[in-house]
Amino acid sequence: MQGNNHDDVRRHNLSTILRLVHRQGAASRAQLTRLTGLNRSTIGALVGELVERGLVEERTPTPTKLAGRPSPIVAASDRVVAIAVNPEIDAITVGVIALSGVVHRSIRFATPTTPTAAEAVTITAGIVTDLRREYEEYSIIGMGVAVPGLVRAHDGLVRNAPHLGWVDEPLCEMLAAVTGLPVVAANDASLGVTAERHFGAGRGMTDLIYLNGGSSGIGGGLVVGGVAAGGRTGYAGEFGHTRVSAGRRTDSAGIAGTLEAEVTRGALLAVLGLRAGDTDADALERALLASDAPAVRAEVDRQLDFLAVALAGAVNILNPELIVLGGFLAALYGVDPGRLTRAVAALTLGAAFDEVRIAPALLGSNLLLIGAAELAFEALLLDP
Amino acid sequence: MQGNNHDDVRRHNLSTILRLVHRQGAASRAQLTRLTGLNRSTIGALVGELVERGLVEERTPTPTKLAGRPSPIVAASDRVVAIAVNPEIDAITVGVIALSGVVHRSIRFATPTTPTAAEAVTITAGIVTDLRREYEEYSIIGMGVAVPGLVRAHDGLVRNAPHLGWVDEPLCEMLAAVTGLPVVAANDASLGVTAERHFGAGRGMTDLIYLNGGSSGIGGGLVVGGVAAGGRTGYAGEFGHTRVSAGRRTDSAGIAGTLEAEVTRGALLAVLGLRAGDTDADALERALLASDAPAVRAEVDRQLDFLAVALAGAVNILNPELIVLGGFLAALYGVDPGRLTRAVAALTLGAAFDEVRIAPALLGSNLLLIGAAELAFEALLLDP
DNA sequence: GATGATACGTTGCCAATGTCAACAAATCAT
DNA sequence: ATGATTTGTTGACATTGGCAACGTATCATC
Repeated sequence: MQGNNHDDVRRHNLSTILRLVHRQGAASRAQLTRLTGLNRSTIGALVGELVERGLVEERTPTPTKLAGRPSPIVAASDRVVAIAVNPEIDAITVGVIALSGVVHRSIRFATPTTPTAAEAVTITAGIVTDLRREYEEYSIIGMGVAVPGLVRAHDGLVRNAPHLGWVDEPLCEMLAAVTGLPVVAANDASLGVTAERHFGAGRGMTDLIYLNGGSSGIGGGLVVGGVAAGGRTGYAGEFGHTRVSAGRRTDSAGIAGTLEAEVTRGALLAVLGLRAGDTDADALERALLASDAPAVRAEVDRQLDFLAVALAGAVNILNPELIVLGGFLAALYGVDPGRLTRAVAALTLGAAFDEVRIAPALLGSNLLLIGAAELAFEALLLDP
Repeated sequence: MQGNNHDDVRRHNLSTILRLVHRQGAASRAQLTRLTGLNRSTIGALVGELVERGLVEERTPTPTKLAGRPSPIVAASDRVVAIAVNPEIDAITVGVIALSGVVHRSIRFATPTTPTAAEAVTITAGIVTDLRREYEEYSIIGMGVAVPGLVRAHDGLVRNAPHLGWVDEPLCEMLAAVTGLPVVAANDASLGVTAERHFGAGRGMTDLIYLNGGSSGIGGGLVVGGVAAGGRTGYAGEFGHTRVSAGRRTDSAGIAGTLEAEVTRGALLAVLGLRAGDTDADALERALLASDAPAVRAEVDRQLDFLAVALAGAVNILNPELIVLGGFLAALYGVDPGRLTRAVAALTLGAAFDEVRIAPALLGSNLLLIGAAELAFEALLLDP
C-alpha cells in the first residue's frame, strides 16, 4: 500500500523499457513507443538516460525496406553483467552473464569432495577475483546464487541443502563480505522456472510449472499469475514430496509414497544397467529410447504414471498454461510424451484443462546460470 | 509492459487510498499519510477528490487524548454498493454490500427446483428491480456473481457448473443485458479466498489456501504472492480432484481416489445417522463433537488423514502462511484440530514449513456475498 | 483560563514529468 | 527531384506531488 510520486513514474518507465529490451531482445524506439504506450518524446528522453547510464546501447537501424525515417535500435548492454554461481555436489559453476542475455563465460570448478559453504565461498571468491581483472571494463552489478536446497526468501539464508550438507548457512552474507558485491540467492528450481519463463519454453506466459529431476531428487518452481511464487518463506515448489502412491518407498525427507520416492533417476539407470557418473540427461534419454527391454519399458511407464499423478494434482490446483520438465524428467517424457499427456488428462477435469501443454526445458546447461543472473539483475531492472 | 503517465499516478494514489479505507476500515488522514508515504497536502487533495465523488466520507475525529490537532476520519461510503449474487441448487441469494463492508441486505430466494441459467437471470433481475427502488439514493456500481463451478476468467462464461447443470452459459452477458449493470462472475471458492483474505482469517496475508467443503464436493481458491490465482483460464483451485488414496471410490468427475471421493459430507452424515437437509455446517460440527461412537470417530479420522494428504501436497508446492477451511471441512477440523495439524506436518518438509497454520473460515454465511461484491468493487478500486 | 507544546490541515510556490504540436530528418516510391 | 511516410527533436504546457510557512485544534501546565 504505497503511494506513487513523480520519481516513481520515471523509475517505472525506465524499468519498463529496460525490462523490455532485456527480456524480449533489442527493439527500435518506435517499437518501444508502441509497446509502452508512451510518447515518442518520452521514449527519446528515457532511452537517452539509459544510454547515459551505460545500460543500453543504440545501434544504427537495419534497412527495413519500409518508407519513413528509420528508428534506432535499442539493445541491452553486453557490458553490464551479473555473476552467477551454482554450487553442486562435485563442482562450483560460475558464469558471467550480460544484461543482453549473452553468456560471456561459464567456468566449472570441479571439487574433489562436496564443498562446505566456506569452501564454496573461497573458491567463488577466487574465481571472481580473476573475472574482475578480465572484465575490468565491464560493469558488474551483482551476484546471484542458485542453491540446490531451501533458501529463505528475505535474506537468502540457506536453510537446508541436503545434498551439499549445508544447514543454516548465511551464504549471501559471506559472499557479499568477501567480494563486496550485492549477493542474492534462491532455490535452483525456482530460478529454473524464471529462466524458462523469460528466455525458454515458457516465454511470456503468466502461469507455468517447472519440475526438475536431478540425481538426488525432484524440485520445481512455479509462476502464478505472472509472479514467481516463492510462498510465505520462499520454500514453494517442493513437488518432489507430493504423495503419488500408497507404496512404502521413502524420499530424502523420509516421507513414503512421494513423487521423489517413486520417480528416480537411479531406478532408470539401474534397469538400463548404467552408472550415474557416465550419464547426463541427454545420454539417459538416448539410452532409454534405444532400449527395448520390457523391464526398461515397464519402469518408464511406472514412473510416467506416477509423474502424471503429481502433475495432475498441480494442474487441478494451479491451472497452468505449460508444464516444463527438466533434467531426467525431460528424458522420461521424451521416451513417451503421449503416455504422460494422456495420463495427466485422465486425472484432471478434462475439458477445462485441455489447454495445458507439457514441454521439455529449452535452456540446457545454462539454465541455472541464467536464472541466477536474472535474480541479480532484478534489482537493476526494478530501479535502473 | 505499460508505461506510466501523470494520470496513472493520480489513479494509483486514489486507488491506494480507497483500497486502504475499504479493506482496512476507516483511517484518519494522518494515518493515511503514514501508510502511503505521501505528503499531507497530497492526501488532502486526494481525499477531497474521493469525497467529491461520493466514495468516501469524512467524519469528525473521535477524541484521542493525544495532543495535537485531531485528524478527520476517512471512511468508505455506506452508500456506494455492489449487488452480490449466488445461485445455488435450491435458492438464489442476492445481497447488497457497501464499500464500507456493511452488508445492507441479504435476500434468499428459494426455488422449488434447481434453477436454469435463464431462470436465475429472471429471478435476479426481479430482485434487483425491487432493490433499485429501495436503494434509489445509493450508488450501485455493479454486480458480482459467485458461481459453484468453472468460470472462464476473461469473460465470465460459466463453462460448467455440475450441480446446477449449467454448461457454457453466458451468465454475465445475460445479467448485464437485463439489469444494465456491469456484471462480473467467478468461481465461488476463489471468491471465498478473496473474502477470507481481506476480511476474514487471512487478513493481510499474501500466501494462503482456502478449501471449502460443500454438499456436492470440495473446491478452493488460492492466493499466491498476494495475487488471487486464477490460473491460465480461471479454473485454478480444484483441490477436490487431488489424488489422496489408491482406493476405488470416484468423485463427481469420475476420477478415483481423490480428496472429493474420500472426504465427503455425506459419509459423515451417514455414520451420524443424519439427513442432509437438516444439517448445516455448525450443526454437523456439534453432532460430530457430541458423538462418541467408534464408527463416527473412525470416519472422522479417516477423512482427516486424507484431507492431510491433500493439504500437505499443496503446502509443499505453495508454502502458504495459512490454510483456511470452510463448510464441512471446518467442522471436520474442529473435531480434532491436532490430528490434522500433526498429519500435515508429518507429510511436509517439517522444519521448513512449520510456520503453516490451519484455521476455520471466519466469515460465515456472508462469505460468498462479500467475495462477489469484492469482485464487483475491483474495477472501482482500480480506477476510482 | 492564558500559555506553550504538539499535531495536523491548508496554501502558494516549485521542480519534475509526460503530452502535444510543429518542425526537421531520413527513408521509399514515382 | 518531389511527395508521402515514418520518426526523432524541440520548446511550450498542464498536471502532479513535494515542500515550507502558516493557520488551527487539541492537551498539559501553571
